[in-house]
Amino acid sequence: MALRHAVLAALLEGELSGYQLTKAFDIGVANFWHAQPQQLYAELTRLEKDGLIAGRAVVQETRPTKRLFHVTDAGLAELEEFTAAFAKPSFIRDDLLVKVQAADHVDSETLIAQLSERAAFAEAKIQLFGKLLRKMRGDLTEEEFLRHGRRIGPYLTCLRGLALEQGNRDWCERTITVLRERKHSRARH
Amino acid sequence: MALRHAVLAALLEGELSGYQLTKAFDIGVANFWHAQPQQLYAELTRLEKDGLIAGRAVVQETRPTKRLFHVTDAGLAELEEFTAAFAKPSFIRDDLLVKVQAADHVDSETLIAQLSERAAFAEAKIQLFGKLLRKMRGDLTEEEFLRHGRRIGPYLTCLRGLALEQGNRDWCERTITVLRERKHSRARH
DNA sequence: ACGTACATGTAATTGGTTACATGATTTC
DNA sequence: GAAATCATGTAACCAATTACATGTACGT
Repeated sequence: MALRHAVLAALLEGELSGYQLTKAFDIGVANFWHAQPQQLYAELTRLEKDGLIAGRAVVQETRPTKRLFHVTDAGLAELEEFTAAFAKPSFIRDDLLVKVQAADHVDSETLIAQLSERAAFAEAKIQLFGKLLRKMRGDLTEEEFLRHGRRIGPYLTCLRGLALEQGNRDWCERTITVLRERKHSRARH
Repeated sequence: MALRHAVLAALLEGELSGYQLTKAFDIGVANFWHAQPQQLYAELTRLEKDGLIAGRAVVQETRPTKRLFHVTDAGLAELEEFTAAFAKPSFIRDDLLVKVQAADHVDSETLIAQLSERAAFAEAKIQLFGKLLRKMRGDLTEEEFLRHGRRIGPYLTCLRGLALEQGNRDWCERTITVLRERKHSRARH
């Protein structure tokens, strides 16, 4: 049961359909959890069966009927319990880092191409998170918002996501520089 | 096949037994990939069967006989291929971030306790990575080492691990401060 | 006519975790 | 005498990915 609480936390911000959830897990939420649509639909079914969320059907004119889900009191209690429980150490699984670990044994140019791609992806996420943060805090400064804003949970996790991607970008750029310099100095000898 | 390449990359640094691998995946390597002993032993068996690694038995006097594994040419080719292939976007799954996402709906003190624990854990990892880096570069400065050192792959991934944990620690501390201040300002009204 | 967005799933397979199992040696 | 380290697995279960499936509507 791992995805379970991530879905509950995401639904706290307001009612969402399964489809909307998949979008949320693709961008904002995805900075701390990732899941595919199939998994999300399955999890929603289970959560509803267990009474932790409840759904209501919304008939639309031009679009297919959707079901909007919200967290029940039982769901909130479950989250409270989860928060108090031991947190597994977070883990990362990153293909790119595996590739860099093998840097001394594989082709540099291939590696540089992968690093550039990741740096560009990180930059895009930085822009996106910046926009999301500005939208959440409105006219307030970050300090003001964090002191007096009503819902700061999503803001705080978004801040972590932003810093993470900045770290990714900076490290990718540094690594590219290092690999390039080594290539050139080897070429001279 | 995901763990597969992480194991290959780890074995590039020299022969390791299954047991030694589990240790490596607990500390250094764990900053980009995590796996349990059972999984590693299973993966080693599969890798050997596929000819990507080869093992040799080392009989010891006081300890049980162990098997040391090294990457074969086929294994190197596999890694080269992997490096050129599309890298899945890295993902994080972090209980703590789920908890903070729900910050506006759960008890602050519980959350602060979890954040403190994580900050301490991050600090320990920062110290560990610092030591590992100093050990790898020896007498050289970082710049010198990255320019002329023989094997820089593990150093580069360790740098990413270090920055990641620094980011974790800083974010945890910031978040604790924010939660504390909100609690106090609410108490005054 | 074609691609994208909306909306929701099932089925098969692979990957990962938890629990269990064994047994010697070294360190406190 | 107890705990940690060395050394390696099996079995059962749960989670996640990949592939497949269906149908409407809107924009270009």
